[in-house]
Parts: sequence; C-alpha cells; structure tokens
Amino acid sequence: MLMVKPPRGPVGGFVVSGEQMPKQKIVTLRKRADFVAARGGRKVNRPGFLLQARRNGLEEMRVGFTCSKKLGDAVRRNRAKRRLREIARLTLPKHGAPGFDYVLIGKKDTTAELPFETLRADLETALGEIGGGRQ
RNA sequence: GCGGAGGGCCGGACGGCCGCUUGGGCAGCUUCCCUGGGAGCGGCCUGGGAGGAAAGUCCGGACUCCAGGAAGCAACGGCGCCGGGUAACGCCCGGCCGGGGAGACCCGAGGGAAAGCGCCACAGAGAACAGACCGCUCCAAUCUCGGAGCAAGGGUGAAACGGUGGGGUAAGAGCCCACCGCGGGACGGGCGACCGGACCGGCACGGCAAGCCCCGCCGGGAGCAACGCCAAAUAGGGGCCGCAGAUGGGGGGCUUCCCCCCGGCGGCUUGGGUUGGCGGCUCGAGCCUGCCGGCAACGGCGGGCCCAGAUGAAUGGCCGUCGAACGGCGCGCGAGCGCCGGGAACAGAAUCCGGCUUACAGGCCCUCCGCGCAU
Repeated sequence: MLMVKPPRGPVGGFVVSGEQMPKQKIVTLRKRADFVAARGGRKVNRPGFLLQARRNGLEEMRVGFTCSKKLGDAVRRNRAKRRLREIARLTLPKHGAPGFDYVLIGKKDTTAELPFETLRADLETALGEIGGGRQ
C-alpha cells in the first residue's frame, strides 16, 4: 500500500450514558490544526501512552488519538488506536473536564500489549495529574 | 501401509456485556424557502461491515481530465514457439520442440546467426574462408642437418571442420563402402508450431541476438490528491461604472486652462488559489446455483441474491467456554493414547475490476506415480 499520509486517529464522536451522569457529548478531534495546538499544552507520560491536554475555549470536551508509524505496521497501529479509544470512552466522562482537548499518543509495543486495566487506571491518574479534571 | 508428484479449499469456533460506522423504518426536535419540500441533530427498532493475499504497486483494463482532424511515420519502451480463452494482458488453457527424472511430472526470455557490425577470455601449433607443437610416412643422408607428403594418434580447450567399422595407402585422408549423424528434400499428416519421409549430397553453413541489430505485434500523457459542484473568510488579480478633481508621478496641447495614462476612494462584476463540505463512491467483465457446448481455460441460457464504503480514516474493546501448533511427564513393539502446561500464521479495504509476485501457524479434500503386503 502506498502510505503517504501522516498517521491519524479515529473518527466520530461518541456519547456515553453514565448511570448518574447527564448525557454528555465528547467530540473526536479530526483537524490537524487541533492536534498541533494540543502539543503546546500540558503533558503527562505513562508507560502505555502520552497524554496532552489544553483548554479549547468551548463548552464541550474533545479527544484525539495519534499512533504514528513508529508503532509498527497497520495492524499494530490500528490495534493501539482502538485500545486508546476504548480507555478514553470508559474513563473520560467521569474523569475528564469539559472545555478541554485531550490527545492520547500511542507508544511502541506497550500501548498494544499492556493489560487493559493498567492502561485504564493510568489514564485515570494521568487525568488527575494534568489538572482540570474532577475528583 | 511407506515414499513421492500435481491440483483445489479453509485459515480459529461459540457465547455474554459495552462500543464504532453505514443502509432502511418509526416518531421527535432545530432550522431554511413557506400548498409542499430541503438541511441538520440525537433517540428507538432492524439489516450490512476486511483479505486470500486487503500487501508489493509489477503488468492489463474500466472511468475521468489534458493534448491531438482520423490515420500514419520517426524516436523510445514493452512483448516474442503454435493454437485457443479474454474487455485486455507480459495472465490462463491446450499443444509443439529442447533438457531433466525410473515414473507421476518438472524446467526453458523458446522469432531471425546464408542483412550487417561486434565478441569468443585462459590454455593451445591452430578459434572461423584455421592450423602443424609432439608426431607418422617416403626420398636423400646415416653424425647433425634437409626435401616432400599426411592430419589418423597424442596434447589444450566450453568448443578443434562428423562418429564407428571395413577397404585403401609409403603413411594417411569421405579417397571409397556400410550403418549412425548432418544438410537438402518430392510427397504425406496437422489450422499451426511441427511430425514422418522416398530420394539426393561425401559433409559444405561453429557459438553468442540476456552486445548492437533485423523482423512482427502492442503502446498519446497524467491519474480518484483524476474530475464536477457548493459555501465561507482573509489577502490579492482582471473588467466596468461612479467619485475627487483641492492632486502625488509621467506625457501631450492652441500653456493662469484642458486632455490622456499610472496611482487613490466607493460600488458592481468576473475568473483562479486556500480551507471545509457534497458528488465521483460502489450493482459489478458481481456472487451462488442448474442445464448445455468445449480435453481445458472459458462461453451461452435459465433461476436466485444484494454482499464494507471509512476519510486524523469505522469494521472493535473486555471477559468466559472450547480449542490447533508446540513443550513436559507417563503408557505402548508401533501407528498412537492419557494427563499437565500452552494458547493461534501472514497480515487491515481507501475509485473499481482481471492477473502476476511476495508473506503465511496449521488443517481438510481429490487425482496420479513407485515400492511392499493381501486377493
């Protein structure tokens, strides 16, 4: 396959309905400009990923995913992206903050292989550390 | 049963919870023109959702745009035994020839070397209208030396101007003869590549075309980021009209004034670039199936089906049960069996098809060959 485009994240927003949470929309980042802007924000490093966060000046919470070619071939990249998307879906509604852009960056091997619960717990603590999140 | 050859197919299964994307249906909300419809948003129900290679991007097409009377020629590139299949191919099928194998089968860039050029290293006496090193024979001579004839034997080499046997001769030689090989070839068979071959010729015409070349056939270029449409905002371009003419720059005239061009301000209009959105975008040389034609590739007819359309790029995440390879232990002469561990190869659509090539844990099926055993 001719791979000329830069690595990308997932598409589509998703709605999570928590038990006692009001329905809240989380938009997925798609524009390169948003990803570039997030680079200037705060960063928290974890074994399975790197989290970036930045105020977006909006009501809503947004999230983006980056898995570059460093992660490996398409199969490995896609798997890493899917796992990042899943921990974001499960964790952000309770631990993320509206008005923020979050970008999760995958890491070689670990993103695809670390136990799922570890990844998820790491995102929780990372969100607490990066500030703006709820307790 | 053991060993081997060819071909086809599959490539984890079942379930639970939670998601993504897309088609359809239902009702709702927002918004725009307002008989009616368009756009958007989420909800519920319901259906679809990666591969045999989706890969490499190597050939062939469809489809777009560009260029160009059609076409042809030249250049360049590709292809190259014959016949068939196909939309087309460098692919596939069936043959032919050559080579390998005991066989099933496998391998072959396989047109032309009497159109021309070029090359044939090393070794060797001599390498392409060849040549005489060691030799052989005769004459002369008999110590060396010389003259003539020969190319059978030795030696070199990838290749040495046919092979074996006999006659012949001073010794030899297709010099003569038989068989084999080689060249030509009436005629016969085949659509053809090609096969057979009466008879003729004493043998002449070495190899390389994957060095150039010649001949035949094919090819205009770029690619879905093609291309078409819509909407914005910033900057800028072209055109038209108006304003100011108190005028900055340049030019002209009948020179305290007037005209033209550039520049200025405002409006209208127009074609591009960028960003975003929509179309292209998935019903197609489609898939399944029956019959018919064909050795086959494949084709025809009938019936049925709708089977991904994402775009920072969906097709998944987690868990449970079952589970192949593999590892360990035990049992058995053995094929194998039992228990425990272990957990699934290569790999992810990007406009769509037909091929090729490459990667791949393991499993299943069919046909054929050889050997062994039984009958």
